[in-house]
Amino acid sequence: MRFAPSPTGSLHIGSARTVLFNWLWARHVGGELLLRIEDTDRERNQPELIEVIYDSLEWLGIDYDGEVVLQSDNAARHHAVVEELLAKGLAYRCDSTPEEIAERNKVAGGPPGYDGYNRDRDVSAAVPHVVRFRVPDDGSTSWVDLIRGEITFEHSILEDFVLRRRDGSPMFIVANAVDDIDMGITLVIRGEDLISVTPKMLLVRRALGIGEPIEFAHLPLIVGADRKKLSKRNGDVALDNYREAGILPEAMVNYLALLGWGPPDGVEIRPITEIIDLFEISSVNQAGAFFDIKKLESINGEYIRALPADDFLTRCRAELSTQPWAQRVDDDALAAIAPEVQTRLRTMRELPTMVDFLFLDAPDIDGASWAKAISDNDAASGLLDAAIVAYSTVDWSAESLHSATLAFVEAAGLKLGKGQAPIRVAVTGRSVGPPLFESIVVLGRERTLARLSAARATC
RNA sequence: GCCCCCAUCGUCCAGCGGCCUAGGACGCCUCCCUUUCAAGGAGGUAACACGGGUUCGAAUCCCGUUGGGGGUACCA
Repeated sequence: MRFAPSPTGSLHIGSARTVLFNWLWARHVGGELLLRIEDTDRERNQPELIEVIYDSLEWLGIDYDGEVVLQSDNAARHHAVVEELLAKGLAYRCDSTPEEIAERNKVAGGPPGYDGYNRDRDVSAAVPHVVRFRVPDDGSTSWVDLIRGEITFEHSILEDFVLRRRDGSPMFIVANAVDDIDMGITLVIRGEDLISVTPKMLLVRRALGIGEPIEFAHLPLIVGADRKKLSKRNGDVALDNYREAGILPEAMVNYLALLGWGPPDGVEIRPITEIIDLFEISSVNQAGAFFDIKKLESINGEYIRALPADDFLTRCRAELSTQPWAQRVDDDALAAIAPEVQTRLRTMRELPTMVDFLFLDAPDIDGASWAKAISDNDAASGLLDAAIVAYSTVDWSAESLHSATLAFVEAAGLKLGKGQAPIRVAVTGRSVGPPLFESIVVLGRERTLARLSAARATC
């Protein structure tokens, strides 16, 4: 098997799913998965983008076998193959420009596409030309797709496609087909959008006399909200976006495995080793799958909660390291609050706003929360005063703070849920966050009192 | 237009002729727990696109219709 991305930017979610399925199946059957970088489109390719591919695969935890193949290294082979086809009379030169072809079709009232005009005109090699493959007039090409069953294309509807451009560079079909042959690929697992080029590749293989078996499995497409192929127009398609958004690689891989496939026992969240074990290429779905971020985040939350404490802490440090106040992160304080935060995250990106109050001089105030709990709350001043008094002497533990707070809140005729609101906002700046008393314990008496007084002064 | 692919809850996946008054997960709603928010627990909402066959029996097989998608490049 092989994964053959072209380095045109950050790895696409669809590509990530494609490698994953190749990898799962390769590991399941004990096959080999090769990596080939299709870097022949010089205009759009940049060397540093190849690094992005390696980096993404590493992040996902997907490995490959053997040396990486750079398609550009095989240019001579691609050219030789085109010449061979030409020499065998299985391809021919064509000097018609796309405009001329369109014009002829218009005049003749025929269907769009190449009309075979130069098939037997023996165009001179001295003239600017492309090389086209001579598709057989009769018959058809078909294959048994591992996911879809038999698929057949009549030759009569296949036009004589271009093998080599006017500028002399070989087309994708040639490079791709030839490299697959040379690399000994026996199974191609790729997106459904490539179904229509498959008969052409099969035709080229046959023309070259390659009788070796090759199988295909065309994966359903991953679609966006509009039910169309996931593209830049309909959502975040770059794997990197999710990485930056605080999605754990294990969660991403687990979720991706569920797009177009499901384990027979219905257990969705499980170790990758089990997924490899259970994965079956022939049971992959045939219909497009919607990329559901909600479910991705839900799975991500499960993965975060399942993290061992020290592992979670390590990821927290990494997440906070990109904050402007990263220097002020106190490791002990972070470690103390971490257990309270772990069950509250769906993505690691939600972490900073949950713990920033511990590391900033003054809390980052959320205006709406402040207004509701303090400015517009008649009970706020009394509660803050009571808290200042109580917290000045109370034993500094969550339990003591809890009972002390409960006492003055109930004295004010309120429930704890409502009474703690002004205190929470005064101390953390927000109305939601980790449990209040545990947070205060970590913050410390001095800073807590200072923030309560500051808030009281505004009432 | 032509070619190819597809069609079960809003979404993802089960279902492979009787076990289906269609199951699980995410989402959504209700309740419980509760120190906000989560987490956790208990419920609920919600689908076999349609029409013909085949069969004793169809979500499952066949045909058609409709709908969706992909492709139709001297892109990959």
